[in-house]
Amino acid sequence: MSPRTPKQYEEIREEKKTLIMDVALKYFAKEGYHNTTISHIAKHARISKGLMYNYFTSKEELLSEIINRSTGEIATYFDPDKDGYLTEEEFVLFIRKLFFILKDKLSFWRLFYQFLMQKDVRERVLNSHIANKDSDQSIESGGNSTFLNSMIRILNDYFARKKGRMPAGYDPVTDMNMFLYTIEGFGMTIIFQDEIDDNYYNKAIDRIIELYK
Amino acid sequence: MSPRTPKQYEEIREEKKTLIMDVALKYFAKEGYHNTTISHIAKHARISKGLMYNYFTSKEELLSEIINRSTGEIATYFDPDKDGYLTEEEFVLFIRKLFFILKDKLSFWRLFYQFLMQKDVRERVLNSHIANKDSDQSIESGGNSTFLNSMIRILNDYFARKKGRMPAGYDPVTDMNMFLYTIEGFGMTIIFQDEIDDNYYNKAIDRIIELYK
Amino acid sequence: MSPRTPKQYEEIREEKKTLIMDVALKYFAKEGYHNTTISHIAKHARISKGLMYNYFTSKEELLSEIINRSTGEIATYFDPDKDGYLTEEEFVLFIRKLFFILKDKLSFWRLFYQFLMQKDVRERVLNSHIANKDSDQSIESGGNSTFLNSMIRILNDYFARKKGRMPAGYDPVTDMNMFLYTIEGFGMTIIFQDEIDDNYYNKAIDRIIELYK
Amino acid sequence: MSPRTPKQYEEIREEKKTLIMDVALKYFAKEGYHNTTISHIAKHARISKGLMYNYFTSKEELLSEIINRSTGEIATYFDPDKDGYLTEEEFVLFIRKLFFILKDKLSFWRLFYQFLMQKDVRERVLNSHIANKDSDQSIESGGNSTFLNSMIRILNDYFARKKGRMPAGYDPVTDMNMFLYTIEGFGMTIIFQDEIDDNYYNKAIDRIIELYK
DNA sequence: GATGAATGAGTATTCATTCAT
DNA sequence: CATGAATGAATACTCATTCAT
Repeated sequence: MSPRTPKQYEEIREEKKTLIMDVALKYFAKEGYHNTTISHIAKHARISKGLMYNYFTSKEELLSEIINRSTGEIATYFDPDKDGYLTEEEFVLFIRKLFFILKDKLSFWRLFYQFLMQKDVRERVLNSHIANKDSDQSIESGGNSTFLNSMIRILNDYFARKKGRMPAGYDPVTDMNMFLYTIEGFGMTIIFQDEIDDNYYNKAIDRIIELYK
Repeated sequence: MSPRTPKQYEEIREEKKTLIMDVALKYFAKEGYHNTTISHIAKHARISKGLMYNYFTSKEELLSEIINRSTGEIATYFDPDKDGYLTEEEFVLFIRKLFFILKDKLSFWRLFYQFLMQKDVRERVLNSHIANKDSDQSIESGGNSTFLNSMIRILNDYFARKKGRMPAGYDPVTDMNMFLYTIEGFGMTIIFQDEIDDNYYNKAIDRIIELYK
Repeated sequence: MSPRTPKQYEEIREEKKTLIMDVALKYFAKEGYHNTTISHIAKHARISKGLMYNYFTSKEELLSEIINRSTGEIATYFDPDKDGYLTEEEFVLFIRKLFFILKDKLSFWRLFYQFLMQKDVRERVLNSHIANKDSDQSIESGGNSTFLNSMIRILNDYFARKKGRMPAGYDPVTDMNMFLYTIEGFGMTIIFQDEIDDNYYNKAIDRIIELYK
Repeated sequence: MSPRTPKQYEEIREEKKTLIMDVALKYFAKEGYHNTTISHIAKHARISKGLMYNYFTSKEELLSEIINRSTGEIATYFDPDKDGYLTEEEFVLFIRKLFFILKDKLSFWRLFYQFLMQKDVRERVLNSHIANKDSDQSIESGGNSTFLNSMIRILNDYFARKKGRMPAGYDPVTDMNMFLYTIEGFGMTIIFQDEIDDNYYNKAIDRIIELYK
């Protein structure tokens, strides 16, 4: 009889928001953003259309929050507020983690690729999470250091150091690019698949590590 | 002044169709399929909306024909109805051609990626051009041999033969996969770019050739 | 600490109601009735939406009560349940009071004008406060005597009596109409203003008195 | 069989636009802007909702164009690009014209009063038609001379000149204000009426002329 | 009494598609 | 062949109102 406490309300809100975002992401990824109506989302989240707008001001904000949440989670996975120094062991871990995230966030990646070619969306996504809180480095690197940028920087360092144990004529930049292309292509292949065969992809990962560590 | 022959009419028709498809592809790629209205296409093709429907029965058919045309052109580039045997020299040519097509068909690829994650679209695209008209082989390979399938088969053969000149333990399947990932990732990187630096990408191609020929 | 008496509850209730109506009137006048949401009112009155409905059964009733309150207050100002006889001195007072009320009830008048042209609202407002409780007179005047009607009657009497001290050919009805037009136009001008210059408007009032007393 | 000429299309457009605006104005005035739905307008104009948007980009633009049209027509009535000098005879004509316009544009005025209290709308309306094309005067008067401003200026001149034939102590500014209040109040009274009795209002006009010419 | 989550009917707006001319 | 006015189904979004707690 007594009214709910603010905390209880907060919990309800958080749960409902999560529910809506989960359902929306699922259908955005499967059917496409434009083909997924608010009605459809509401129905499958078992709420009314109106409630959607109690939590998100528009369909676009819903998309935006989904993307923010996912990129945030991904950034957290790598938790890059450490030293930014990658040992060989960590490099291996990094790659395995990368593919774990690919599998774990399949829907997000599929959603992401829908908009990949639209510059504004791309920029919004790529700049949404600043990975390195060290402000000095941020300034050094141009001021708008992003999650991706920080990853690139760490890899850059890694391949530069790799030069020491490679034969003369080794070009770290080109090597890194080949590495990036490979994981990108591999990533796409996974996302693109309807069903993922773990054995198959572990074999590929081993080879990538072998080639680029 | 004299009345046009049926053939001339046909030519005019073909030209108009091409014009519409060109304009549509441009905007589909730039703004997204759903964000591009028929009105917009008609206006920029300097025709009326009604006429559009004289050439294409629906927006979706327009999309479909654009995709068919592009995949057809791409298939033609490789014209795989020859022997299906790839020499080292041809392999190099193949890669260079691949990247030429990437650049040449940027809009198409961007359009392609918008729908890549939607299974039905994906299948429609991937199966749209049967590359190898040899029905025996089609049957052998499962019945719905496609352009892509035929490319894969040719590459498969290539990497299988490569085994001969490689050290023991060489795994042609994994090597081919690495190759495919690399060009896929590289392709994406190019498509993704707003401006393409030829020098930069030629260097990458050289390295890919070096790695996988 | 001790439990509140029913009377205290009633007072609290009355205060809350007044608060809500004040806030609502403010925004109805400023933003327009339709542009002011219940949520907005509730937020600015620092109560919940639900509580609003504890005091008012609907948004329209809220409007209605605001209008009733204001017209009631205005009627009270003139308290016409006395003799209905206007001396010259009282006429002057009447006009000054009129303009005091204009200034004092700016928000109400602005709200009033939003609906002025809608017949049903107009009638509801104009008939909302019966000024003269003398039922005999009510019957005499046609049965639905209102605040405005009673004012008109009093003025009518005044101008009729004025005929005595005016030259031949004086038409009291036309004179009263001119008077009413003038104060109506002046009223509108004031309401319409964002900031009211007292000096300016006092000069105008003096002239109106001079012209019509 | 042959397609319509551009001119024919233009005519159709113009007619339909006018039709829609007429119907919309009627209901905006009668029921209120917010209470009048696009569906309602479309139904009574016997067109589809969609067509509305072929002519007007939004409900608000429809409102805007209606107001522009009406203020334009009103400005035309007074055609103030003449000398701006008002003789006594012209003053009489001016007033009679004013009331003709009141009657002729009843719906517009009712619409106008709905929004009168909203500053932004007010300014949009009042500044929408520049009456005096003499750029010198425009600059003199502050640069954004409007229809209303130009009317005020002309009246100002008139009352200033009137001083010559009035007794000492005559205050032209106050006199003009009284005049303006009177016509404003009279205007409102007319607009406010459901049915207008010509005799009644002609008598009032005669008196206004008598008082202020 | 008090809260704000939840509802759903209603509304503006969009856009592929049709069709009279 | 060509035009663009016209349609209407679909869709995002709003907001007064209800109700469990």
